[in-house]
Amino acid sequence: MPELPEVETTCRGIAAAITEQTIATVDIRQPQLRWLIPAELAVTLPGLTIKKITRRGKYILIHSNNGVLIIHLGMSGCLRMQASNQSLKKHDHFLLHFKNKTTLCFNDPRRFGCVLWQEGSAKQHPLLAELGVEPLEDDFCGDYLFAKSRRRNVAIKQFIMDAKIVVGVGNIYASEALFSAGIHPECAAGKISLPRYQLLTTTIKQTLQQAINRGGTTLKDFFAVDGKPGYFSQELQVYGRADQPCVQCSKPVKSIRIAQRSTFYCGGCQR
DNA sequence: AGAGGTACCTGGCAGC
DNA sequence: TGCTGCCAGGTACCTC
Repeated sequence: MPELPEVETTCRGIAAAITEQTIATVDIRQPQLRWLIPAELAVTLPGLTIKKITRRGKYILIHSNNGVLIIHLGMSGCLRMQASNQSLKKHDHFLLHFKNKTTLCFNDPRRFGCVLWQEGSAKQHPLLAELGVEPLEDDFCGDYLFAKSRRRNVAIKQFIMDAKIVVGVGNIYASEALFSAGIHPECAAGKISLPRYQLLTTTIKQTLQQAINRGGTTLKDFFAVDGKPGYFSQELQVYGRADQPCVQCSKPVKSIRIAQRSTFYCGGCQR
């Protein structure tokens, strides 16, 4: 499910629900996620108050008055709020019960996500230390991508999905943004001109922003904190549309694999 | 340093 | 109906 717009949608949802709420108890039901959920969270978190929610790439940062809870949704995770007495669902692995009788549930069937704790500032955590720029901020621009890509032979699609370069561009939006920019996904990153990178950074920002405005993409299983699906999937131009006519030129959309990930593009519109 | 592949895990679906 | 194999939104980490 989650690419950056889905994570952003989730952050906004939980921020409204848990900011200034105080944790009563913690329930770790399945600690074995991508990394083990630290057992001591059940002892250290109760009594802490949530101060704000931020996002770094696809990491959700829940700031308390004594440290940061770092949550990644992996491939299939989601967060939802419910009343503390409401029944749980399959794959509810981690629960934060608040004093106001609400509960934040972390559900993740594939368990590729994680729940970690960092005392002090999140920046100190090794997982966040080496991340690239945020795609929606001004330092992500054509000049930046152009400079970073010189002498790089990787396919442009793989390059823009590299979190050390820019965070938050996932498999769906990489295909979509490259289509909008008219760039072939297998094009070597080092061979792309500055003007094309200027266009590409623009289409990446637009694609992500548009999806955020729609509440994320629902493919199979993305639901926001309130249980509502996202609506962006109806607007995907190439992703998941193999063999269907291109929305611009009517040639059939092609499907290939780049770095073991399915990739969609139009051979007519993308060079 | 860069490129490529593997691993983690469950569930849904197509095909037989 | 039930089995098998394949595919899936992410990303750290390993080897060459």
